[in-house]
Amino acid sequence: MARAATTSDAFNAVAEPRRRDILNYLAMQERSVSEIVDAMEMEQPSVSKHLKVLKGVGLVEVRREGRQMLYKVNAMAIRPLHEWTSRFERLWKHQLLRIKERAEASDAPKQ
Amino acid sequence: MARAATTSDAFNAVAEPRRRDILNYLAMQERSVSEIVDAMEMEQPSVSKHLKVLKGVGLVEVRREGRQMLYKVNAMAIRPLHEWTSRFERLWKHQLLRIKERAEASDAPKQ
DNA sequence: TTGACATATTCCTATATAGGAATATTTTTA
DNA sequence: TAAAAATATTCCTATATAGGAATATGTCAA
Repeated sequence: MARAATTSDAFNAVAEPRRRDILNYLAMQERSVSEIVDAMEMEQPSVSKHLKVLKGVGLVEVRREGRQMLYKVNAMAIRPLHEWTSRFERLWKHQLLRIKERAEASDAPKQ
Repeated sequence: MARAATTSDAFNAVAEPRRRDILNYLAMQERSVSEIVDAMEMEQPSVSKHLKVLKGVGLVEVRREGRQMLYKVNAMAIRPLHEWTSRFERLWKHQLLRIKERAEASDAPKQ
């Protein structure tokens, strides 16, 4: 079996760095395809293909305005990702605390 | 060009659902491979291969104990994912607020 | 040393890309 | 109606899986 499709869920869709770049850019505001093309410095067909994947998993929404297609982020679709990572927050905070404790112990060694 | 390697970063590594399952399981405590095999109901070679990918991106750490290999989560490696998703938190909260407002408006329509 | 136990690796294959190039589609304007 | 502008789609190809099957490696116990 091959890898799961990029369109199977948000996790697979955002695995591609260029798609995260696009989402980051769209986080600021709604944008047309050509604005994305200019900002990302990617080929237009490539942008369109990435947008199709993002749309396939609901990460972006589109509306037409004249001959332009305006894309915007659907942040709700990122929530499952955020929530999954949050399950580990307690763990890394604990880890950070231990690192800090060790640092303090070596900064002020017992006299 | 093909898709980026699963070992290229944490984003690609956790795109695979079985690997998220394994991380979820390891979040509770350190486990041996056979414990993971039993809990996940996967073939042992499959588990070993997934663990190799997770280790490759630093999402898990291993130590040997006799003939067992004990794996545990390295939560710090999940942080970048959490932080990336957090960039969109403001957006979905805003979205939720608007949904709530609309619901209230239709619950109590103007008389 | 031999066998059992635990884990890792190799080989095989169907599948799904991502990018480049070329082209199609849709909409507006002259 | 034709040309231009904006975007989407198709075709092509190298590449990297994920799982199944078989096997290799490493470690302990008798």
